[in-house]
Amino acid sequence: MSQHRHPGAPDRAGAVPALPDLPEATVARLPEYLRALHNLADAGHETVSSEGLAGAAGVNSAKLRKDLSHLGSYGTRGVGYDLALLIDQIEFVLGLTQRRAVALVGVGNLGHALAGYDGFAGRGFRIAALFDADASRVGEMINGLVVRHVDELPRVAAEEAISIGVIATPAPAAQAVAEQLVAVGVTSILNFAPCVLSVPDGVDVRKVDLAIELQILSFHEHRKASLTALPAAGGSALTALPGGLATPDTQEAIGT
Amino acid sequence: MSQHRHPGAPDRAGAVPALPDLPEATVARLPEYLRALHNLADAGHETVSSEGLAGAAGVNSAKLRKDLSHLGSYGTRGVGYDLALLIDQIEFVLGLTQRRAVALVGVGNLGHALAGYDGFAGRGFRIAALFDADASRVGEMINGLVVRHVDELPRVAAEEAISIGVIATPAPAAQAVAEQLVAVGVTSILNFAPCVLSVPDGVDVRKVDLAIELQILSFHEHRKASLTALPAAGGSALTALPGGLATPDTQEAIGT
DNA sequence: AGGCGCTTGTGAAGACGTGCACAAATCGCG
DNA sequence: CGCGATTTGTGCACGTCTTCACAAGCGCCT
Repeated sequence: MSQHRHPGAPDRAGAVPALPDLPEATVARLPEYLRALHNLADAGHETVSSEGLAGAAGVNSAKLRKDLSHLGSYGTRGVGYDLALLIDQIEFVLGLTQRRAVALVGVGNLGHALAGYDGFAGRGFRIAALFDADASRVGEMINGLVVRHVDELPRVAAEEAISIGVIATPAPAAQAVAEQLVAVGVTSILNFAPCVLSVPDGVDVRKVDLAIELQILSFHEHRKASLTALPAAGGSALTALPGGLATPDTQEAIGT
Repeated sequence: MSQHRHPGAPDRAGAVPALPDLPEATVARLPEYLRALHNLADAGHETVSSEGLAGAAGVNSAKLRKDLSHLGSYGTRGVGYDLALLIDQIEFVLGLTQRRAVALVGVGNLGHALAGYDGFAGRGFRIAALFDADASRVGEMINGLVVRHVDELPRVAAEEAISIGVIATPAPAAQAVAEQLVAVGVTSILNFAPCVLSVPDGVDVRKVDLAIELQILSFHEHRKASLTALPAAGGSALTALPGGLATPDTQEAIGT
């Protein structure tokens, strides 16, 4: 991996192979902080307070401070956090000091869009190879990359040092693809297929299912509707929204 | 086939049985259970045990039972859960007894793929309208739907009884679109733009950010790499492939 | 130099989610 | 008709996450 020293960073670059195992909830928020930090830096700021950054990232400021404290980050009391330093810190912890190579399997409807999405480059990733099992799609060019047959995965994976696999196939094909990815040494998989993947220990799988997201929203819609539709018939006055029960706090709504 | 009673299944048209406010974590899992149930039903099963369903959904069986108990579901001890009944129950709780109309704003790279994805229909949703701010895209037909200009949102939203809004615009446009959606009465938003949305209380926002998912995986990659570089004794993680497939423990097989 | 206002970092408490282990309930069978 | 096998539903203990509240630290102003 890269040996980049962080310019203004305190000398912790010398002996830090052992990353502190951050709470999973914290890890999930770090990317959001990172994006907010980049926005602020682009806007010309040099420092941020926890309050300001929390606002930009849509979280509580106490939570943000605790998250940052977990990775031993230095802010200055009375002043705030140094943007450049904090960006370096988070990018290092997230392993973004190297640009990771991503293999995308399944160039159908969604896969096509992912392959064409150019937002990955600025966030630390490079789509290095495209695969599909459908021979009629092999050879097609998308965004400067040629679609290869999935059988070529072993060879290409070795050449490109694939770090992360993305599965965008139909559900029935996903498990087999996952096994092929694992077989060539991939230990992190992002799965867009609506199914559960079985993988060996040590392999991380994250799942994104669009229909599930909609169904969760549907639940809240249903619940909101059933609340407002409650008639006062029975005489029991349950109807009053108790204490601004309004936001079930799915993702942070607006500033608390 | 069998004449099992369906207690409570049919007669819920008028009397809303006071939706219990389920734990958010449970709500997030119900759609996964639902999908697993449909798979099992298609495979010809009539009943499932909590163990079987948990396996198909990739969760712990105790967790599954507790989740189902929260929505007052009836299983039969010694037998299991009746598939048809449980499907009805979950679909009702999730508000899927009506097909919800979804408005998609932003027909770019990703939006195009979402509009063309036909997996929504089978999961309780209908993409009812497409919008874009770019005049050059207005009028285009996608999957039988015409792309309208976003200014038409008020009129179309009223006609189609839009229930959920999906934002697939570039980040700078997302906040404005969210406000337009809220203005026409949408209270549930699925946001694919990489930014934080500010919305009034009572509006639910869920966010899907592909780069964030990759960055979370990158962290784990980074951590795994730094671990293998250590003389740590706990080598059980990567080395062994114990008889093929291991535990399909939800998502992260590692951080447990 | 000293004091004052501002901000971080963190201990402690509470809320929430998870998993174990077992009693209660049901079916099938002899 | 009762018994054992099986499976649900749940009380309880434990770990994780969140939030509050405040002492410690820092810079600025007088």
